[in-house]
Amino acid sequence: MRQPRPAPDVEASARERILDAAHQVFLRWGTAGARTQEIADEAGVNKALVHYYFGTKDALAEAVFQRAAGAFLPTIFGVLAAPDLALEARVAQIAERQVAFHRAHPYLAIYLLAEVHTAPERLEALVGRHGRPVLSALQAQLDAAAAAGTIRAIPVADFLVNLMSLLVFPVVARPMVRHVLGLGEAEYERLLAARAAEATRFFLDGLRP
Amino acid sequence: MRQPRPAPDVEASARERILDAAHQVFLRWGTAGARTQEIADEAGVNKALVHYYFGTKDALAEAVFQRAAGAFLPTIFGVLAAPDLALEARVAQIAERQVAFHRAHPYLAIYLLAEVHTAPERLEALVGRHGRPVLSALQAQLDAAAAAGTIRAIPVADFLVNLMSLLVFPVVARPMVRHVLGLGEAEYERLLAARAAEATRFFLDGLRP
DNA sequence: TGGTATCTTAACCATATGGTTAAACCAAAT
DNA sequence: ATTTGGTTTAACCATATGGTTAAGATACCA
Repeated sequence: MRQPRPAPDVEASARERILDAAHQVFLRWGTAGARTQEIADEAGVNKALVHYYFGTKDALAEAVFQRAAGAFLPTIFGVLAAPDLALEARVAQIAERQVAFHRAHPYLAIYLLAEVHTAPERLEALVGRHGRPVLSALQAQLDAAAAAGTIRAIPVADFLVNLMSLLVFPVVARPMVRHVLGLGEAEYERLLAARAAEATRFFLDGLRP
Repeated sequence: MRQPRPAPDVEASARERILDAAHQVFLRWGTAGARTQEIADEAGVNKALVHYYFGTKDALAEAVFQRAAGAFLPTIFGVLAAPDLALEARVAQIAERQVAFHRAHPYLAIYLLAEVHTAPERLEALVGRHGRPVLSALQAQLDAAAAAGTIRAIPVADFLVNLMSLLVFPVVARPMVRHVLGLGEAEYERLLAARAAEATRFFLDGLRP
């Protein structure tokens, strides 16, 4: 039987457990494909309590989305916002953080992308104004490096798109990559582990003047 | 009113229209989020006829998936299988075809990826054995180029993953890219249009020894 | 003219699903 | 001892959805 008031610190609060469960289930099946009953089960709780805390499935979905986006975006913008970082170090650090993140949360990226695809309005609450200055700062650093002859000239847009492509796509396309290349679980994990280095190298090489 | 037997060649057969409509709707909302009623509406047809031709939603979904995958994969493997193509030309051709494809079918890639994420078993019917020889042939070409000093040595896996990353991610992450970079519809389209060239250049530069 | 394949209308059913409620239970705090 | 907040049980409702059916149009073909 399940204790009504669980000992604090031993077991997460029911609200937290529900949120975690929702996270799991939504990431696995997408918002539309997810069943609230499965979330309740996964949380070791009943639907009534889910309703008690979150009201509707949509509200839960919103909470999970915000939480997921809030965990993901800093992985990039955190590093971009750090001052006094050489370009190479910045790239390497983003790569490492990204790979680590996606290995820890294998389904998060595809969830986010699928979600903003079917419900782009979700994006509006994100990033917003405070992300823009970071972009111009990065562009400045790129221009400086180009002027110094370290790299070729490149617009921030392409820079970021190229970098994120190399880091995110392989995990977003996980089943496709595994199937096409005929990789087993272990082999794929090895490829992923090597990604930070490979992507960094490839990316920086692609920027040589 | 709608004519029961439409003139051939003027209007697609109802079966085709249903398949097209299903394609649209599934790509827009994903299999789980799609409503058969909306498919029927989009096809200018009623649910009964959908059932008449395809039986179940799942069967329709399967048909659409196969069709989508069957349209996408040749964009890559077609070029990979072409004999007597210099490496640079091969890359450039894949890039052009990919960009053209994704501009014509903006939602297809994210649909495919999301779909194989929630239902990886769908993959089993794809590519299969006949794709493997293509990979070894490509690896051979890569080895030869590396030996000739044209490029650095690189495993096919990384080669393909890097290339596809640069080409597919920007369209899969369309809403995210647009939002983060603050691009309007037109600006994003311009970025996409420039992708074939940018990706090809960046990719080949990244392979220099 | 009659037959046939295609397609529509208008129901209808069973089920899953999201949502809601009332009552009771239990442990900790007071 | 009582209160209180967290939680369960066990219903229940309304709706959406996938699926199905029977009867009848409609146009083309033989």
